[in-house]
Amino acid sequence: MNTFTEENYIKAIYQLSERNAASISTNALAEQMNTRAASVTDMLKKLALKKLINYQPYQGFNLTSKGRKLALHVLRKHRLWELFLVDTLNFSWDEVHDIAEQLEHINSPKLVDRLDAFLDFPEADPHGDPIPDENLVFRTKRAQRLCDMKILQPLRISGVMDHSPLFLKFMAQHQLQLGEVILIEDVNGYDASMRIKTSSDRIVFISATAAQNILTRPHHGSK
Amino acid sequence: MNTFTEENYIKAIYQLSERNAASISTNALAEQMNTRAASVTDMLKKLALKKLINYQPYQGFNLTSKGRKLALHVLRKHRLWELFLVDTLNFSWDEVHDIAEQLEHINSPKLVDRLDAFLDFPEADPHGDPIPDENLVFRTKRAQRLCDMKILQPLRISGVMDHSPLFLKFMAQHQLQLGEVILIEDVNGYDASMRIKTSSDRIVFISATAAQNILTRPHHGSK
DNA sequence: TATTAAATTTAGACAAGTCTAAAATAGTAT
DNA sequence: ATACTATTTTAGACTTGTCTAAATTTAATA
Repeated sequence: MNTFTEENYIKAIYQLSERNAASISTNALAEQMNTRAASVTDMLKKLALKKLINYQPYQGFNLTSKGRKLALHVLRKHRLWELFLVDTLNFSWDEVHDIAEQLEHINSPKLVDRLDAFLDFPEADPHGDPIPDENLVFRTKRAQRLCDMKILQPLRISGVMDHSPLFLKFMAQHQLQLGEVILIEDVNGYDASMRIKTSSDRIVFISATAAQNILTRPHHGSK
Repeated sequence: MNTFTEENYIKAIYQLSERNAASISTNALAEQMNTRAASVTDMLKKLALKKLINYQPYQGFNLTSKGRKLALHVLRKHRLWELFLVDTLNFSWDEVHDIAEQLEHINSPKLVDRLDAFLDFPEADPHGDPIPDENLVFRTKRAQRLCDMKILQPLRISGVMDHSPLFLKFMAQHQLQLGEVILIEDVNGYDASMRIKTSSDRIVFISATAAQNILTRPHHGSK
């Protein structure tokens, strides 16, 4: 069994590797974990002993397949709990992270699977991040920023990057809700603002800044 | 903030005081916590420093009102989670204790209240143990042992004293479920075993030992 | 290539929670 | 009242995860 701290380190290593394809530095991990480089080194030795990472002093480190599995398992729990908090207990997007940070360490395979079933085997959490299935496989890819999508392609709004009340209010004002299907009709050459058409044929103009914070997935649904 | 260990000690002290009106011994607490008396003494000093217990070396100890509040808060969380696991995620009685033992330490007042509301402000957990409300007040009393009840009086099974998987399995095997209405038809003069009739007129024989561990309330319902 | 700067690791220390073994206290029996 | 026994506490040590300060390695620059 692993301690909470070990699980948090493994999760942080996984997330840093995802974000930054290159190898992770001890310092970067220290900053992520809100601790000092010396502490990180101590922990790296411990994780290496447990075969969760490959580690050679001064030569960097990365997750073993065992470590990757653990990271995905913790991620799965975190995102399932986030979805539970939002969907079932009516929390808002910006409140759930810290609570899920605790719940992700609850150790009960059966609980995770029951929660998964209760939520109807969801593919993504409320922020649009994909949830690994019981075999730790992603059945969907991370949503992409609206600003990176092609025009004239049906897209489903699946999350936001910015969770601030201000931005969420902006979304509500423009009636852009989670699950809404939209289409980029045109991108302005001058300021990269966008003309969007909603499924109800409403036209909305969105700044490039806003488009960077809206997460979408290609929509292959009916109509 | 308190560590998981501190919370577990406080909860154990509370439960031992409930069970055994007399003062608790260091040894009893050590056994309950699955540790040694010396470790208990160390922790007692720490808890006393935090004003969670009154403690004089060699003179015994008991909860302060602050400690009692903490115990009730943890108990509230434990029982709400147990009910959630049984009612919402379809766990059985005997599976939930260990999971709730972990979940009870999740720290988020808002989460507890939302869970409480989601479960519709329940007064008792799946074992019939009362759940303190948001002010840490019990709105219902613990039920009484079956062995202390009169014969030929309708009784509702509202809980158990023994939460061991073994006993809960025994209950399931005899189809004695929470909420079931029963009647003591006869008490055997020799070994105090009981002949019970269920609401569906099924007859079940129960040992005195079992009857001591089944909690009931008089039932004044229809029919 | 030699030197310097940055990153990383080691050494030694600390707090939490535990342990064993030994000492102190309380209670009981003679 | 004294000796014995059971209980409880203290003393000293170990582990985990952290820290600071010093040493080491790598990389970069002159």
